[in-house]
Amino acid sequence: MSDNPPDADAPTASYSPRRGASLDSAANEAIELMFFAYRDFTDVADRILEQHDLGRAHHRALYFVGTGQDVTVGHLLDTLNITKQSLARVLRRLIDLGLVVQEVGAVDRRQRLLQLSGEGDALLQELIEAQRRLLREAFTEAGTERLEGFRRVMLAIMNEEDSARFNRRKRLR
Amino acid sequence: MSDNPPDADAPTASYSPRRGASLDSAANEAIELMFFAYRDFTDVADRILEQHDLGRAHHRALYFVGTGQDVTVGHLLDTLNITKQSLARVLRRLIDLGLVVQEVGAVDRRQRLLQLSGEGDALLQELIEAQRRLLREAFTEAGTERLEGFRRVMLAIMNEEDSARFNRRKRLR
DNA sequence: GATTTATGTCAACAGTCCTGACATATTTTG
DNA sequence: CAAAATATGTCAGGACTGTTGACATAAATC
Repeated sequence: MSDNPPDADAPTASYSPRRGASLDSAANEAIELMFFAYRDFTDVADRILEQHDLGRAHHRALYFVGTGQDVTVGHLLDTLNITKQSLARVLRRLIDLGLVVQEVGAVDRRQRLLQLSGEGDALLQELIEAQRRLLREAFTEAGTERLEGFRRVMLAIMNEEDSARFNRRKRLR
Repeated sequence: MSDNPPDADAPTASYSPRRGASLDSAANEAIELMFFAYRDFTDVADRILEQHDLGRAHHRALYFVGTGQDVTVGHLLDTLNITKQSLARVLRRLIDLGLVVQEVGAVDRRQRLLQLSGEGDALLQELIEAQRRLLREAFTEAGTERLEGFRRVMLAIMNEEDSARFNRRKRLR
């Protein structure tokens, strides 16, 4: 399975869909690719979260708090697409565990700016590194020249709103 | 990873671009691509499922029953990676709704071979078409020449076991 | 005949998501 | 300034999906 020296073959090597006709069968295949790839992608993080008695919801909150700046509760609600109640439970746990700290907004004192504690950041970095390693190895295995194809297709799968948010987040970094 | 507070004046060596540094940043980006793309991918199906008062678990069971042949309960447990109890609840509902039918195995009468009813297949096709459309449009938007990159990277993200299962399933089709 | 296998089911618990309602503090607006 | 809007927190209660562990049945296998 782990074959392909990075520069072995050209992008169009084994699979070139005939225009239009096989788009459907490629899409059929991709439905399963999405399922299995996402499952294994989340599994590497789940294994770490398990050791801390945390779930995916905590991971997502931790991630967006840790990789953003001046993240507010409202911000998080918007990014995660969940209800206030769902987030509250997750956030409460993270705050009680000392992984996330709150601070009253300087400009708007109604806001609670969220940040990771040192401990919270350590956990987040562990999680990110696990997934990054999986992806790094996948890129190498697939050949880094295929990365752009992957990237562009994933972007196109995202809806307008999310790709806009995605690009906005990226620009801020 | 984004900030190391303690050692502001660390040797430049630790911050100078290493080989593979760009792989890391591509992987960082891909973590978010996976999150947003998967969310929007599942959303198009969720909207349909909602109308039938079904959840994602029902979708997955429906999918693997409908796209396989002579699918048994044990088969499904293995593919979905869930417990018997979780599956039982979901399957019971699908059977009670008349979307899935059972039939005693011809060779091994302990087995229950699962199949979709006409109604079950109609729903599955609706779900598949919704996701297929999203993917088809994404491929077109990204450029079909990028499809192979996407495909190979996704395959590489999957673990051995899943890519093996994936290829096995594909061969049977 | 004893054991293993495939399936079904029951009880009980956990995590995550939802809706709707209500409370508080703070900012914005008329 | 008083009223309305905003940001957040919290409570009650319900739904789905996942888990573990135990036990039961029928059929296949040794």
